[in-house]
Amino acid sequence: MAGESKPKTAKMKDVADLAGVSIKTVSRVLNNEPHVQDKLRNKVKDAVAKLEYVPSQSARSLRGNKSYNINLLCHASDSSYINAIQFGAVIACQKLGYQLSISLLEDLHNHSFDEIKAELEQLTHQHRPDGIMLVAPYAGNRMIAFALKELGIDVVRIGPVDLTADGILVEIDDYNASIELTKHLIDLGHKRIAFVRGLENQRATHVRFEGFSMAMNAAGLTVDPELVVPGSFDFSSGMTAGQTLLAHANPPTAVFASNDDMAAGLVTAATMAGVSVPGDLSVVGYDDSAVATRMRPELTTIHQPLHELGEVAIENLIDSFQHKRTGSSRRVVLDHNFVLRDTTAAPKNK
Amino acid sequence: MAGESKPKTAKMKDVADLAGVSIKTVSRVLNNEPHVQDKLRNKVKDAVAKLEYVPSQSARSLRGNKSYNINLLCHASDSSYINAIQFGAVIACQKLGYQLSISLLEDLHNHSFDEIKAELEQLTHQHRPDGIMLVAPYAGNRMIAFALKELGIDVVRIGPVDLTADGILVEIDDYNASIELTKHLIDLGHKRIAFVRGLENQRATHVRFEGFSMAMNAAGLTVDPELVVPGSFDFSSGMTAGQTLLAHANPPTAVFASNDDMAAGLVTAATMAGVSVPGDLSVVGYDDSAVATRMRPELTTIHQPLHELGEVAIENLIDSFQHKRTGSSRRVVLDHNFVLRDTTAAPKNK
DNA sequence: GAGAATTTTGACAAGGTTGTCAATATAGGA
DNA sequence: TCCTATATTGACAACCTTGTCAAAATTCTC
Repeated sequence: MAGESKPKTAKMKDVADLAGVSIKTVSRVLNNEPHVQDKLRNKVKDAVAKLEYVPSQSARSLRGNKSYNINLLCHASDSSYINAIQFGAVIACQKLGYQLSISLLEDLHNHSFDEIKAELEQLTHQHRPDGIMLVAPYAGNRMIAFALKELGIDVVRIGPVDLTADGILVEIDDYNASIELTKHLIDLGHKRIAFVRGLENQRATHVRFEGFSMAMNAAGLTVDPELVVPGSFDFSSGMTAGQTLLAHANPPTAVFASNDDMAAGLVTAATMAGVSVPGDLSVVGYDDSAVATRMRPELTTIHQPLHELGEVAIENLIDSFQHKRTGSSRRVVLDHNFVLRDTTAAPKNK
Repeated sequence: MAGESKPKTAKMKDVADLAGVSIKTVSRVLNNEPHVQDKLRNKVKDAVAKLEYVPSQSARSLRGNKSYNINLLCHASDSSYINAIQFGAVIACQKLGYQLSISLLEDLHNHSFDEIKAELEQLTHQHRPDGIMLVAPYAGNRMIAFALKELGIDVVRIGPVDLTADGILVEIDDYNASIELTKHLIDLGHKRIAFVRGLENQRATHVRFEGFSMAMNAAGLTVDPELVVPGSFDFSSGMTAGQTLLAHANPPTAVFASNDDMAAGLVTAATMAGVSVPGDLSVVGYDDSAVATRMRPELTTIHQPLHELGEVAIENLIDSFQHKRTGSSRRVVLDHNFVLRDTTAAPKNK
């Protein structure tokens, strides 16, 4: 009960001796392998419990050429979107006996393929993760995915990636979610609807705009190119977009911002300019991240099951390489939800 | 350039053969050990470069009984405070050849010491990190720190911890920062100043309140117990606190919220109640986290160098066990800044 | 220039696990 | 009952690095 002076950890040999079997049998029991009598199996389990034995990860790694480690490749940014996904990923890893580690990747803009590959090789050779998880803004980067494939590392990507992409993909149906969101605005009676794009190197930007356009067209509305403004998925670009749109000679009555952070910036810009939301301007976001319920009015948006995306991603990744299906392709699509809150209303002068 | 069918990784033996030396010499060069001629040293380095050799982490771990892994113990929450610290920690780890992994700890409320220790033993035995980093809300938990100490694991804690605590501590001077912040309100002319506490099991709550009280007393002002309200460091508890305070028969003219999230909730509650900030009510927060500049008006607060806290924490932790100073105690205090923004002004009816 | 002191180098073992393969025990078939 | 087929078990090597210690090479001292 007092200080244990020798926190000497038991090893497999000790368990074997206590159970009166060979270490190989202990190994078999621990890895749930067949060919062990129930009687011995129980003896071993008792010994394991008694000695509080935990296998040495490094020895297993060395012998089995596995690291029991999944690496999450992140960009340096404070994003509650990624935070939530990370959370789900950690849960799944812990459940499956893996460990989630975080690595930061420099900005890879205008880097050549070879440079990117070298960078990734450096990063992965260091700790040799069994798999890598890619989220925005890297999930949609073809060069990264390709480089990792060449390096023989299993990858799971979260979010909308090229339709032709292979590997493991976990996402929601961005296209239809965007249509839903746009329809909501149209159903309220809006006709001049603006769109704030995200980073152009992310497929999310394009898919969401595509859904938006299709919904507009289907309703017989045209997309005014002047009401399509750039953004970079962050708060301040949303503010800028808002200022641009409100300064327009014939401003929109509603805006589709392609994520919540930009929607928040937009609402802030509107409010500061004396434009009331949703009275004078309706705004929708995308993600349902933390900011959506912290701003006022609260944001109408698409809810992405972020924790679940993270969990499912890890589960599929691990399942894939545990069954030696390395290189296999699968695409998992999770459900989204339209969340009606307070930033949308019918336009005034209809 | 095409697909490398054999991504066969070189091992130390290969380097040794190419350089014409023994593997031990290669080992020495790689670990910057003395007793190698410059000539051989260069030969080895060339061979390493040519073969793109990277040592096997698992073999090193097994032999050296190190994991080159630091574990960050987190609570399940979406906190940009922790996010920023994590960021700094990853940077430092990457720089020093370590890996930062994330683990989630269940809520440990009303768990006995033995239960906590068992839980931590389970967690750490799995992957045997070389060190553990503790942040809020666990940094100040005495039982966790003590259990880890008994388990023989090096720990670094971020944030205000007991004055008598040993181990490695990295923090800012919360006491004096709180005094500064309070003085600012007092200097503006405020007399009825409220205080929103954080979680009671965190030392930050107590230190900040202590600073607040001292500053009030020093200025000859009394702290009205009715204006000291509870909180839990999150947005919604800030809103609740705001509602409570505004409903008071004799409401305060200023509020010290013990972190930014609560300050944001408070400002939101005030705005919704038609109380203008800073016109009718001044508000200060603490941390200078992302929300501080995304809310309107922007928040007057104390800036904590979060990235730096994370970096310095990791550096000290690694330095400590690399020099076999396991168990050594040190306390690093980083600079903070008072950040004047738009949520504070002189009271109206002075 | 010979012997001692020091520096440089390498052979070998050890670290804890799992894969391979052979040995043993059990079950099945004639 | 004996032989074959199958299930169970264990001995040993291998994974790749680093610590130990001894051997070899170099430098120093008188």
